[in-house]
Amino acid sequence: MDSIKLSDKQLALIEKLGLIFENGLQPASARIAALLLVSDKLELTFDEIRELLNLSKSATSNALNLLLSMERIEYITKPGDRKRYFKSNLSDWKENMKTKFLEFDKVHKTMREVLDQRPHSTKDFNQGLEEFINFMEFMNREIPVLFKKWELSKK
Amino acid sequence: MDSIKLSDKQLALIEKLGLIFENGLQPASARIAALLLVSDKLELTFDEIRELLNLSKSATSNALNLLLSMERIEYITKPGDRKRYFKSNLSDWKENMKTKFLEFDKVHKTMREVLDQRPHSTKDFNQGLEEFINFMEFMNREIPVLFKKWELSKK
DNA sequence: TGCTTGGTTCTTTATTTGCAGAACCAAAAA
DNA sequence: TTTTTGGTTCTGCAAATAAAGAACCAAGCA
Repeated sequence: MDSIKLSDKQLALIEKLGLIFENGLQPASARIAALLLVSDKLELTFDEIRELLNLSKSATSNALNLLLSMERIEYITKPGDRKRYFKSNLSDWKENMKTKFLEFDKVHKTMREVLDQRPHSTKDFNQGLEEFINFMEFMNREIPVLFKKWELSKK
Repeated sequence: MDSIKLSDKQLALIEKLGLIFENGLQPASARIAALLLVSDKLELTFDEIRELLNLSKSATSNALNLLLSMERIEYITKPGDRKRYFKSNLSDWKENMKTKFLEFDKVHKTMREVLDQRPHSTKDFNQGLEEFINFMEFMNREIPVLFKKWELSKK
Protein backbone atom coordinates (compact mmCIF):
# COMPACT_ATOMS: atom_id res chain seq x y z
CA MET A 1 0.00 0.00 0.00
CA ASP A 2 2.93 2.23 0.70
CA SER A 3 4.05 1.72 -2.86
CA ILE A 4 4.99 5.27 -3.74
CA LYS A 5 8.27 6.33 -2.28
CA LEU A 6 10.00 9.66 -2.23
CA SER A 7 13.71 9.97 -2.77
CA ASP A 8 15.80 11.86 -0.29
CA LYS A 9 16.13 14.61 -2.81
CA GLN A 10 12.39 14.83 -3.13
CA LEU A 11 11.93 14.88 0.61
CA ALA A 12 14.44 17.69 0.87
CA LEU A 13 12.67 19.63 -1.85
CA ILE A 14 9.32 19.19 -0.14
CA GLU A 15 10.76 20.59 3.04
CA LYS A 16 12.34 23.50 1.21
CA LEU A 17 9.27 24.33 -0.83
CA GLY A 18 7.05 23.69 2.16
CA LEU A 19 8.92 26.33 4.09
CA ILE A 20 8.37 28.79 1.29
CA PHE A 21 4.69 27.98 1.15
CA GLU A 22 4.30 28.44 4.87
CA ASN A 23 4.14 32.09 3.97
CA GLY A 24 0.40 32.03 3.63
CA LEU A 25 -0.37 28.41 4.43
CA GLN A 26 -0.28 26.29 7.53
CA PRO A 27 2.50 23.71 7.62
CA ALA A 28 0.50 20.65 6.66
CA SER A 29 -1.13 22.40 3.71
CA ALA A 30 2.20 23.82 2.68
CA ARG A 31 3.82 20.41 2.59
CA ILE A 32 0.93 18.91 0.68
CA ALA A 33 1.15 21.70 -1.88
CA ALA A 34 4.85 21.00 -2.16
CA LEU A 35 4.36 17.25 -2.42
CA LEU A 36 1.97 17.65 -5.33
CA LEU A 37 4.64 19.53 -7.24
CA VAL A 38 7.52 17.27 -6.39
CA SER A 39 6.09 13.77 -6.54
CA ASP A 40 6.61 11.71 -9.67
CA LYS A 41 2.99 10.72 -9.52
CA LEU A 42 0.94 13.87 -9.89
CA GLU A 43 -2.42 12.58 -8.77
CA LEU A 44 -2.37 11.29 -5.24
CA THR A 45 -5.11 9.92 -3.06
CA PHE A 46 -5.97 11.00 0.45
CA ASP A 47 -4.20 8.01 1.92
CA GLU A 48 -1.13 8.30 -0.23
CA ILE A 49 -0.71 11.89 0.87
CA ARG A 50 -1.36 10.92 4.45
CA GLU A 51 1.28 8.23 4.43
CA LEU A 52 3.89 10.05 2.43
CA LEU A 53 3.77 12.99 4.78
CA ASN A 54 2.97 11.14 7.99
CA LEU A 55 -0.14 13.13 8.74
CA SER A 56 -3.20 12.13 10.67
CA LYS A 57 -6.49 11.73 8.84
CA SER A 58 -7.88 14.90 10.34
CA ALA A 59 -4.85 16.95 9.48
CA THR A 60 -4.91 15.60 5.95
CA SER A 61 -8.61 16.25 5.56
CA ASN A 62 -8.45 19.81 6.84
CA ALA A 63 -5.34 20.68 4.89
CA LEU A 64 -6.77 19.30 1.64
CA ASN A 65 -10.03 21.13 2.10
CA LEU A 66 -8.18 24.35 2.77
CA LEU A 67 -6.15 23.95 -0.41
CA LEU A 68 -9.28 23.06 -2.36
CA SER A 69 -11.07 26.16 -1.08
CA MET A 70 -8.14 28.29 -2.16
CA GLU A 71 -8.18 26.52 -5.49
CA ARG A 72 -4.53 25.73 -5.17
CA ILE A 73 -5.33 22.09 -5.76
CA GLU A 74 -8.19 20.22 -7.35
CA TYR A 75 -9.20 16.60 -7.63
CA ILE A 76 -10.36 14.18 -10.22
CA THR A 77 -12.22 10.93 -9.85
CA LYS A 78 -11.93 7.77 -11.84
CA PRO A 79 -14.90 5.64 -12.92
CA GLY A 80 -15.50 2.76 -10.57
CA ASP A 81 -13.18 4.24 -7.97
CA ARG A 82 -14.53 6.00 -4.96
CA LYS A 83 -11.26 7.71 -4.14
CA ARG A 84 -10.45 11.25 -5.15
CA TYR A 85 -7.14 11.99 -6.79
CA PHE A 86 -5.70 15.31 -5.75
CA LYS A 87 -3.45 17.33 -7.97
CA SER A 88 -1.83 20.72 -8.04
CA ASN A 89 -3.71 23.44 -9.86
CA LEU A 90 -0.89 25.16 -11.68
CA SER A 91 -3.01 27.30 -13.94
CA ASP A 92 -4.75 28.91 -11.04
CA TRP A 93 -1.43 29.69 -9.45
CA LYS A 94 -0.66 32.13 -12.16
CA GLU A 95 -3.90 33.94 -11.41
CA ASN A 96 -3.02 33.92 -7.75
CA MET A 97 0.33 35.43 -8.49
CA LYS A 98 -1.21 38.21 -10.48
CA THR A 99 -3.71 39.11 -7.81
CA LYS A 100 -0.97 38.90 -5.22
CA PHE A 101 1.04 41.39 -7.18
CA LEU A 102 -1.85 43.77 -7.29
CA GLU A 103 -2.81 43.15 -3.72
CA PHE A 104 -0.90 46.13 -2.47
CA ASP A 105 -3.40 48.31 -4.22
CA LYS A 106 -5.10 48.30 -0.84
CA VAL A 107 -1.90 49.50 0.80
CA HIS A 108 -1.42 52.54 -1.31
CA LYS A 109 -5.04 53.54 -0.94
CA THR A 110 -4.79 53.42 2.82
CA MET A 111 -1.49 55.26 2.66
CA ARG A 112 -3.19 57.96 0.64
CA GLU A 113 -5.79 58.26 3.39
CA VAL A 114 -2.99 58.64 5.87
CA LEU A 115 -1.38 61.36 3.82
CA ASP A 116 -4.67 63.20 3.37
CA GLN A 117 -5.12 63.66 7.07
CA ARG A 118 -1.59 64.75 7.86
CA PRO A 119 -0.95 68.32 8.98
CA HIS A 120 0.79 70.64 6.53
CA SER A 121 3.43 71.31 9.12
CA THR A 122 5.29 68.06 8.42
CA LYS A 123 5.96 69.01 4.85
CA ASP A 124 9.13 67.01 4.25
CA PHE A 125 7.70 63.86 5.65
CA ASN A 126 4.49 64.30 3.69
CA GLN A 127 6.49 64.71 0.53
CA GLY A 128 8.43 61.56 1.22
CA LEU A 129 5.23 59.72 1.91
CA GLU A 130 3.68 61.05 -1.24
CA GLU A 131 6.62 59.91 -3.27
CA PHE A 132 6.28 56.47 -1.78
CA ILE A 133 2.59 56.39 -2.59
CA ASN A 134 3.28 57.57 -6.11
CA PHE A 135 5.79 54.80 -6.45
CA MET A 136 3.22 52.23 -5.43
CA GLU A 137 0.70 53.68 -7.83
CA PHE A 138 3.28 53.56 -10.54
CA MET A 139 3.92 49.91 -9.87
CA ASN A 140 0.21 49.26 -9.88
CA ARG A 141 -0.10 50.79 -13.28
CA GLU A 142 2.95 49.15 -14.76
CA ILE A 143 2.63 45.61 -13.53
CA PRO A 144 -0.43 44.83 -15.62
CA VAL A 145 1.56 46.15 -18.57
CA LEU A 146 4.26 43.64 -17.73
CA PHE A 147 1.68 40.87 -17.66
CA LYS A 148 0.58 41.83 -21.13
CA LYS A 149 4.14 41.95 -22.33
CA TRP A 150 4.62 38.45 -21.00
CA GLU A 151 1.53 37.14 -22.72
CA LEU A 152 2.73 38.61 -26.00
CA SER A 153 6.26 37.27 -25.67
CA LYS A 154 4.91 33.76 -25.30
CA LYS A 155 3.51 33.69 -28.82
CA MET B 1 2.04 63.95 30.18
CA ASP B 2 -0.60 62.42 27.99
CA SER B 3 -0.56 65.60 25.95
CA ILE B 4 -0.64 64.06 22.49
CA LYS B 5 -4.02 62.83 21.49
CA LEU B 6 -5.14 60.93 18.45
CA SER B 7 -8.37 61.75 16.68
CA ASP B 8 -10.87 59.01 16.03
CA LYS B 9 -9.92 59.15 12.40
CA GLN B 10 -6.29 58.62 13.28
CA LEU B 11 -7.11 55.74 15.57
CA ALA B 12 -9.13 54.14 12.80
CA LEU B 13 -6.27 54.58 10.36
CA ILE B 14 -3.80 53.06 12.78
CA GLU B 15 -6.02 50.04 13.12
CA LYS B 16 -6.42 49.75 9.37
CA LEU B 17 -2.76 50.21 8.58
CA GLY B 18 -1.81 48.06 11.51
CA LEU B 19 -3.80 45.21 10.05
CA ILE B 20 -1.98 45.59 6.78
CA PHE B 21 1.37 45.61 8.52
CA GLU B 22 0.53 42.48 10.48
CA ASN B 23 1.56 40.73 7.30
CA GLY B 24 5.11 40.39 8.41
CA LEU B 25 5.02 42.03 11.82
CA GLN B 26 3.58 41.14 15.17
CA PRO B 27 0.57 43.23 16.22
CA ALA B 28 2.32 45.61 18.59
CA SER B 29 5.08 46.39 16.09
CA ALA B 30 2.54 46.77 13.34
CA ARG B 31 0.56 49.32 15.29
CA ILE B 32 3.67 51.25 16.25
CA ALA B 33 4.76 51.36 12.62
CA ALA B 34 1.30 52.64 11.75
CA LEU B 35 1.29 55.19 14.56
CA LEU B 36 4.53 56.70 13.36
CA LEU B 37 3.00 57.33 9.97
CA VAL B 38 -0.32 58.65 11.17
CA SER B 39 0.53 60.79 14.17
CA ASP B 40 0.80 64.56 13.71
CA LYS B 41 3.95 64.47 15.74
CA LEU B 42 6.46 62.36 13.86
CA GLU B 43 9.01 61.83 16.57
CA LEU B 44 7.59 60.06 19.56
CA THR B 45 9.20 58.86 22.76
CA PHE B 46 8.99 55.44 24.27
CA ASP B 47 6.40 56.57 26.77
CA GLU B 48 4.32 58.48 24.29
CA ILE B 49 4.10 55.39 22.12
CA ARG B 50 3.34 53.26 25.14
CA GLU B 51 0.51 55.46 26.26
CA LEU B 52 -1.00 56.20 22.89
CA LEU B 53 -1.24 52.51 22.10
CA ASN B 54 -1.84 51.21 25.62
CA LEU B 55 1.09 48.86 25.58
CA SER B 56 3.15 47.57 28.46
CA LYS B 57 6.76 48.63 28.78
CA SER B 58 8.03 45.22 27.76
CA ALA B 59 5.81 45.03 24.72
CA THR B 60 6.85 48.53 23.71
CA SER B 61 10.53 47.78 24.22
CA ASN B 62 10.46 44.55 22.25
CA ALA B 63 8.37 45.94 19.45
CA LEU B 64 10.57 49.00 19.06
CA ASN B 65 13.72 46.93 19.03
CA LEU B 66 12.25 44.65 16.42
CA LEU B 67 11.36 47.60 14.20
CA LEU B 68 14.80 49.10 14.75
CA SER B 69 16.50 45.85 13.79
CA MET B 70 14.42 45.73 10.61
CA GLU B 71 15.33 49.35 10.01
CA ARG B 72 11.70 50.23 9.58
CA ILE B 73 12.12 52.91 12.22
CA GLU B 74 15.03 54.84 13.61
CA TYR B 75 15.53 57.24 16.48
CA ILE B 76 17.12 60.55 17.14
CA THR B 77 18.26 62.09 20.37
CA LYS B 78 18.20 65.67 21.48
CA PRO B 79 20.99 67.38 23.40
CA GLY B 80 20.34 67.39 27.09
CA ASP B 81 17.53 64.91 26.74
CA ARG B 82 18.02 61.30 27.64
CA LYS B 83 14.96 60.12 25.77
CA ARG B 84 15.06 58.68 22.30
CA TYR B 85 12.65 59.96 19.70
CA PHE B 86 11.46 57.25 17.38
CA LYS B 87 10.41 57.96 13.84
CA SER B 88 9.43 56.08 10.75
CA ASN B 89 12.19 55.34 8.30
CA LEU B 90 10.43 56.06 5.04
CA SER B 91 13.48 55.97 2.84
CA ASP B 92 14.35 52.50 3.93
CA TRP B 93 10.85 51.33 3.18
CA LYS B 94 11.44 51.84 -0.46
CA GLU B 95 14.46 49.59 -0.23
CA ASN B 96 12.38 47.06 1.63
CA MET B 97 9.77 47.13 -1.05
CA LYS B 98 12.35 46.49 -3.72
CA THR B 99 13.86 43.56 -1.91
CA LYS B 100 10.38 42.25 -1.19
CA PHE B 101 9.62 42.34 -4.85
CA LEU B 102 12.73 40.42 -5.63
CA GLU B 103 12.28 38.06 -2.74
CA PHE B 104 10.55 35.47 -4.84
CA ASP B 105 13.80 34.97 -6.64
CA LYS B 106 14.25 32.21 -4.09
CA VAL B 107 10.93 30.71 -5.11
CA HIS B 108 11.68 30.36 -8.76
CA LYS B 109 15.07 28.90 -8.04
CA THR B 110 13.57 26.23 -5.85
CA MET B 111 10.86 25.63 -8.42
CA ARG B 112 13.55 25.14 -11.01
CA GLU B 113 15.11 22.52 -8.76
CA VAL B 114 11.75 20.83 -8.54
CA LEU B 115 11.37 20.83 -12.29
CA ASP B 116 14.88 19.48 -12.81
CA GLN B 117 14.16 16.35 -10.84
CA ARG B 118 10.78 15.60 -12.38
CA PRO B 119 10.42 12.52 -14.60
CA HIS B 120 10.01 13.10 -18.33
CA SER B 121 6.80 11.13 -18.21
CA THR B 122 4.77 14.04 -16.87
CA LYS B 123 5.48 16.20 -19.85
CA ASP B 124 2.39 18.40 -19.81
CA PHE B 125 2.74 19.20 -16.17
CA ASN B 126 6.45 19.89 -16.55
CA GLN B 127 5.72 22.26 -19.37
CA GLY B 128 3.15 24.12 -17.30
CA LEU B 129 5.59 24.31 -14.43
CA GLU B 130 8.30 25.56 -16.72
CA GLU B 131 6.05 28.26 -18.06
CA PHE B 132 5.30 29.34 -14.54
CA ILE B 133 8.99 29.44 -13.69
CA ASN B 134 9.73 31.37 -16.86
CA PHE B 135 7.06 33.83 -15.87
CA MET B 136 8.68 34.36 -12.49
CA GLU B 137 12.06 34.78 -14.11
CA PHE B 138 10.59 37.27 -16.50
CA MET B 139 9.17 39.29 -13.64
CA ASN B 140 12.49 39.13 -11.88
CA ARG B 141 14.20 40.59 -14.88
CA GLU B 142 11.62 43.22 -15.62
CA ILE B 143 10.92 44.59 -12.19
CA PRO B 144 14.35 46.16 -11.79
CA VAL B 145 13.74 47.77 -15.17
CA LEU B 146 10.55 49.25 -13.76
CA PHE B 147 12.48 50.61 -10.80
CA LYS B 148 14.85 52.34 -13.16
CA LYS B 149 11.99 53.72 -15.18
CA TRP B 150 10.54 55.14 -12.00
CA GLU B 151 13.79 56.77 -10.99
CA LEU B 152 14.04 58.41 -14.40
CA SER B 153 10.46 59.63 -14.42
CA LYS B 154 11.05 61.43 -11.14
CA LYS B 155 13.54 63.83 -12.66
C1' DT C 1 -28.75 -6.42 5.93
C1' DG C 2 -24.54 -5.53 7.68
C1' DC C 3 -19.35 -4.50 6.51
C1' DT C 4 -15.85 -1.81 4.31
C1' DT C 5 -14.04 2.38 2.37
C1' DG C 6 -13.07 7.16 2.09
C1' DG C 7 -13.26 10.43 4.24
C1' DT C 8 -15.35 14.36 8.03
C1' DT C 9 -16.13 16.15 12.53
C1' DC C 10 -15.33 16.43 17.50
C1' DT C 11 -12.43 16.41 21.49
C1' DT C 12 -8.05 16.77 23.51
C1' DT C 13 -3.38 18.12 23.73
C1' DA C 14 1.26 20.16 22.76
C1' DT C 15 3.42 24.24 21.04
C1' DT C 16 3.84 28.85 19.90
C1' DT C 17 2.73 33.71 20.21
C1' DG C 18 2.05 38.04 22.23
C1' DC C 19 1.79 40.44 25.92
C1' DA C 20 1.57 42.00 30.98
C1' DG C 21 3.88 42.99 35.31
C1' DA C 22 7.63 43.05 38.19
C1' DA C 23 12.32 42.99 38.92
C1' DC C 24 16.22 44.86 37.31
C1' DC C 25 19.98 48.05 35.58
C1' DA C 26 22.99 51.89 33.93
C1' DA C 27 23.41 56.80 33.29
C1' DA C 28 22.29 61.18 34.70
C1' DA C 29 20.27 64.33 38.09
C1' DA C 30 19.66 65.96 42.69
C1' DT D 1 25.41 59.22 47.52
C1' DT D 2 20.92 58.50 46.74
C1' DT D 3 17.10 59.06 43.56
C1' DT D 4 15.00 59.40 39.19
C1' DT D 5 14.61 58.37 34.44
C1' DG D 6 14.49 55.62 30.43
C1' DG D 7 14.41 51.83 29.35
C1' DT D 8 15.60 46.09 29.26
C1' DT D 9 15.13 41.46 30.80
C1' DC D 10 12.79 37.72 33.19
C1' DT D 11 8.78 35.21 34.62
C1' DG D 12 4.76 33.90 33.90
C1' DC D 13 0.07 33.43 31.56
C1' DA D 14 -3.93 33.59 28.33
C1' DA D 15 -5.20 32.89 23.79
C1' DA D 16 -4.42 31.09 19.30
C1' DT D 17 -2.50 27.35 16.19
C1' DA D 18 -1.66 22.93 14.52
C1' DA D 19 -2.30 18.53 14.67
C1' DA D 20 -3.42 13.79 16.76
C1' DG D 21 -6.83 10.25 17.66
C1' DA D 22 -11.19 8.57 18.09
C1' DA D 23 -15.83 8.71 17.05
C1' DC D 24 -18.68 9.23 13.45
C1' DC D 25 -21.08 8.98 8.85
C1' DA D 26 -22.69 8.18 4.08
C1' DA D 27 -22.11 5.51 -0.14
C1' DG D 28 -21.32 1.41 -2.16
C1' DC D 29 -20.36 -3.59 -1.75
C1' DA D 30 -20.96 -8.33 -0.11
